[in-house]
Amino acid sequence: MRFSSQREIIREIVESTNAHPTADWIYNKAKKRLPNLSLGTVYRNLKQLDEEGTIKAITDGNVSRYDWNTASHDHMKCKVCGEIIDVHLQDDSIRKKIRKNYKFEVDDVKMTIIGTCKKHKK
Amino acid sequence: MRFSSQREIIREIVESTNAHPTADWIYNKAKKRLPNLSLGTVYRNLKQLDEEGTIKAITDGNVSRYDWNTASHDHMKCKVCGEIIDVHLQDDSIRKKIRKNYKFEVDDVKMTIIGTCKKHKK
DNA sequence: AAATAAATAATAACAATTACTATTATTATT
DNA sequence: AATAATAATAGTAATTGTTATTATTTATTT
Repeated sequence: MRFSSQREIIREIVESTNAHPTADWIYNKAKKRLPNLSLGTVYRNLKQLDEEGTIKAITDGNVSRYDWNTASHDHMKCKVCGEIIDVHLQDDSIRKKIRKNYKFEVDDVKMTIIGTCKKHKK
Repeated sequence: MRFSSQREIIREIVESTNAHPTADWIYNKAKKRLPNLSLGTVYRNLKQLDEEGTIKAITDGNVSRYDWNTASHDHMKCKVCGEIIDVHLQDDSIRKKIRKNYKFEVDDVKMTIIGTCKKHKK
């Protein structure tokens, strides 16, 4: 994969936020620096960055979001404001349980907690 | 919500399978019994059934699937064949951990294991 | 500096889902 | 049982998120 300034800027934007942005959000942010950037370019580069392991694509309901944090972690999503908060909840008891009870080879454990964040629970 | 035969048939179809079908799959199945059923009707009724708690909408990548099993459980998804297998992995240690460490009110814990099912791991 | 091929912008195509609207069917009322 | 009220439907159009296409541009190799 060869250098492209578009990809660099897209990566910088993903790495600049904890907000787990969507492709569209990243596109609008990047467009300020690259006025004739194309949304397709954003999608293509996000996919490439995900495939090479630089960022991680996550899925929120039915839209894709992108996370600079590629280390194993989980998410808590507030149903009021939509915010996605990073947490670490998994331990290896889950993988152990699967290994013990099922013939299933685990690649990844995705866990999302749905609820109300501290700003919105009364 | 008043009676509709379309909704009855849609519910029956969801309840007839463990395959976590998509709206489109349900639509094609239901169409054999209701030849001029509309896909919008399927979506509307699936949403209603989900809202009243009769079935549960789950999200698989970027498409919605529907599950008759509304009891708390998790899913293992095979990346080879796409099959989604019901499992029970959660215990209340996760909710306990959140209660202890974060000011976040939990409604639901969604967990999906990505990997290879027994039919496809060599 | 020229050649090669990967990446781009612009646009079209696509898939999943939701919205709109005139008509039909269910339930409540007479 | 007939009528009225209105929820649900079929058919269709619109919307949203994403991927594909293609002529042009740009990074890298020769």
